[in-house]
Amino acid sequence: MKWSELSDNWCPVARTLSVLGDRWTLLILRDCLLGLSRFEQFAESSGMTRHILADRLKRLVEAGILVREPYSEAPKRYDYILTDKGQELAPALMTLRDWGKKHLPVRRASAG
Amino acid sequence: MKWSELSDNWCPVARTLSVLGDRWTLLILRDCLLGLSRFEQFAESSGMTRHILADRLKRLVEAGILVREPYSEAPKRYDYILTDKGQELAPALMTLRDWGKKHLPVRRASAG
DNA sequence: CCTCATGGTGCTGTTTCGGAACTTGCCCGG
DNA sequence: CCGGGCAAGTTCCGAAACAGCACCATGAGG
Repeated sequence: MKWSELSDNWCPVARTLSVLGDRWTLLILRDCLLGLSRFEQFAESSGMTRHILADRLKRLVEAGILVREPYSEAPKRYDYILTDKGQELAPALMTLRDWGKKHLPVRRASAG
Repeated sequence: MKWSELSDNWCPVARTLSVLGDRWTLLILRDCLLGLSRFEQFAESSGMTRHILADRLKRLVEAGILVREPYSEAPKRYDYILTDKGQELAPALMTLRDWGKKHLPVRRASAG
């Protein structure tokens, strides 16, 4: 089964994953919730390639989770802002964060 | 940045995604929470290829989210059972489910 | 021996991803 | 006008992941 086919799945979890079920999309949303809004900010914060970032931002806008708001006319620059729909993913992110804090402690070679 | 490098990230969300941040892993966990426990059940329910399923099950066992419990000695068959750590992902799945139910209605050509 | 059921591997071609360089549009300094 | 720099993508190439299908392994039943 293709990933995109999940969007018609009977299961709401599967449909949700069809939108944000890849490594990077939720990281972008995390950054949005932390107040970031620009391409370079996302790129630096998440460490993902610009290629993927551009694609994911486009998908998130198409999905109605982000909107592009121009902050510069001349060179056409945009902020990526969460919609209400996107804001409502905050509880999901927090749940994942809490699970990670509890069950996935940072394992660093120099720590411990 | 590689996906696997996320496991050392300072952000608990990123670390969580390093474990279950792909299209299929959360679907397997959904099925586990629905009571499924066997290879063929997962394969049929999620529609993923057996190849990927085998890989994801292995990773989930290594991550301590599932355990393999033999239910047949002779042909060596296993149930895949959620650990406590895995059970605690239930709230996360429910949060994603609720968001999907609210924001991603089933769009079917024949429904309406 | 054959067949069936379960659970997993190998092979092969297609997508997607990762990394870095390139392009576009504008501002600034000279 | 020309070069340099910033922001936001876009293009190119090789590597990794994925989908589809057939195949292998094990044991039960006949």
